[in-house]
Amino acid sequence: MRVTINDIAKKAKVSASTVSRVIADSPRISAATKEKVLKIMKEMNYHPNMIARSLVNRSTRIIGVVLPGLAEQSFQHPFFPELLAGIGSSANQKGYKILLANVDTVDEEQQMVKELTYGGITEGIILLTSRDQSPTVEQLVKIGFPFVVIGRTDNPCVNWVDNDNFLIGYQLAEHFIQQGHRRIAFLGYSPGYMVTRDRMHGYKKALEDHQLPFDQEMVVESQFISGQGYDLMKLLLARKPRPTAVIACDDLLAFGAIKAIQEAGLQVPDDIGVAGINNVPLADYYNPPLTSVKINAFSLGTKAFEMLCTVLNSNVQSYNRAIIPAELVVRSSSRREKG
Amino acid sequence: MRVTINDIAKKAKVSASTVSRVIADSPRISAATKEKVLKIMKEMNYHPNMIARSLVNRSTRIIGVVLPGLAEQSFQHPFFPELLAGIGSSANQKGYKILLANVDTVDEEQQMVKELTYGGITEGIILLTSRDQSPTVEQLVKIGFPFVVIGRTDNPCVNWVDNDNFLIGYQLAEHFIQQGHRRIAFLGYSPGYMVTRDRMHGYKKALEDHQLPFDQEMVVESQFISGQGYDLMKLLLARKPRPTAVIACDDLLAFGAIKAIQEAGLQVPDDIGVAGINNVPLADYYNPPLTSVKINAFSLGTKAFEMLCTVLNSNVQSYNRAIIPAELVVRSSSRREKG
DNA sequence: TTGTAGGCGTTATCAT
DNA sequence: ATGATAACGCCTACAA
Repeated sequence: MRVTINDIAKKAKVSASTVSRVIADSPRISAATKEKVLKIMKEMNYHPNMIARSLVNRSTRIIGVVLPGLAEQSFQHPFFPELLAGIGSSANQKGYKILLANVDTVDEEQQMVKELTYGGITEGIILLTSRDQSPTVEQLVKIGFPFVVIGRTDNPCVNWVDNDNFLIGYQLAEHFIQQGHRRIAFLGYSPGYMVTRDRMHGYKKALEDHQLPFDQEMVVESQFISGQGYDLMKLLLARKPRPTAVIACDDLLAFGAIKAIQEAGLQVPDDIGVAGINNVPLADYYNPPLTSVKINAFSLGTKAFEMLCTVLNSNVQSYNRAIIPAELVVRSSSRREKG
Repeated sequence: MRVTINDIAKKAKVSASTVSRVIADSPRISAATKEKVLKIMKEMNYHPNMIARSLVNRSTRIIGVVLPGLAEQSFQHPFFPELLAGIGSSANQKGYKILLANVDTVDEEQQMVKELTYGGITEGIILLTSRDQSPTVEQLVKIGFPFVVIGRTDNPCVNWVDNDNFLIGYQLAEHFIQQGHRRIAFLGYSPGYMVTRDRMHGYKKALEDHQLPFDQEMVVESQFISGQGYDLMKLLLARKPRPTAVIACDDLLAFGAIKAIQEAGLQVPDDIGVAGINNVPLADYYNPPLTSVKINAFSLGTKAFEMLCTVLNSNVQSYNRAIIPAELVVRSSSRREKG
């Protein structure tokens, strides 16, 4: 049986409340007894029971992190661990623990969130999502549970942190335009996902701003899967005229695309320039090195946690947004020797 | 204020214990009251408080998962999320939740484990580690806290699940030997880590079994970082005679190595064959596609959780091991047209 | 079948 | 400065 506060009290010949005060390092206690109690606590290897403490304090110092699973997106993406590290690191600092829930389906997600919100073990939730319609978000909003979204949704009544995906798309397109490209494809548009749509819109706007025609044929849909980049690039190569540059919504897609291009006997970037997004570690070592956009997943996580803290400690209702700056990293895959 | 069991009891004009019995679906209760209470619970949107329940039950149904952070290894590795998904999936099924702790240093790890074990909020721990000496493991063993290690350590008194890394190294070496290679390098040996050492020993044994000389010059140390693969391969290329095949301890290293080889004007696999380990998604789409070893991280996670469950539900002390089979995936990077 | 009482381990309030 | 007492929300003998 675990040693409790009462065991300590008995041994020290004081009351439980005194021991409690020692634990809380209350000033309303004599140095002598404090020392005595501390000594006994050490002797008996006493540690407070967090559960009991939580019960009376109504505070668990635990937040839930809900991630879409392997099924939903490529959970294998390096993006996720970095995010988790960011959340964890700042949570650690503030003495919070993280309850991780990877869910595979929307149903599972809703069920999980129900448990997390009603169970009383979780004080707030960080939800990773980028879908337009998220029943989970609606539910959270409805019951007024503290949460912040990493990514974005339709619902305006949420706190979220995200990159400026519109800008990311815009900058990539502009990057290619400035190199003289006039026919730029967009690979990985995924209707139903804000991320990809925002990026696509940014790309489109850049074309407009530079008086370039927007061609629906140059936009192809897919998920964040490398294999799809390969297959879909083949489709793009069949278009006439074919694109001279490709923006892929993810580096893995870009890698696949490059492979397809090279297999077709074409050169990157000379025949077709390629850029990805997310700046995975390998981007730098691919052949050719891949132009990409660093999204700073760690910061996204950190900021999300901070925002959640703000929500938890404030009683005024407000909707907060934070944009984590992304950074274009130009490498050989998009650099023409001479326009 | 949250609605409690007493609120329900009052509304239903029964005692709290009756409500409790309804929650527990006890047979010792009349169908009539049961229905009545259930209805009121729904009306008032009642959900049991897990914290209170945990306090009396002495069971939180929460397990801790401790991961080395960004600093320690490449936490960006796709390996980790898959592992987490495996743990989470099986934990979900059994109604367990996961407390995730990513720690950056050994000190942090010890501190975290102390909190998890003494705080009473966590019933068991899954620890990811592969170091020879882990003070954390020693601590866990000493206090007899239920835990299982994914990976391996010196300490024999632990439950662990892992791949057979010796075999992995052996098979890769043998694969190259069978293709006629006689000078095979091993890239990514990392003293202090069981994983890499076991793999290296397997590789060495394969050489012996086939009467090939073991040359210390052919073994180079490093971490799981792509950049190192590039740099270290350059070193290997300078050796005389240079290797005709390279086993890299990780796919990222292998990618870096391939880049270095190609930059040197040599061909993979014709001049130098390359193989990695871990079978990251990109392996299939690299140029050339990379021979690798599928380690089944998901299964590692699943099995680890199952083992922890066994430990939790058994009072006989025992040390359990589980080997998750790995699978050699041969692709072009190691396949010679004709030996 | 249902209710009463006591306890899980801690903190907070009020005395002393 | 310290102690007694009552919560926190739930479960479980034991009684009725």
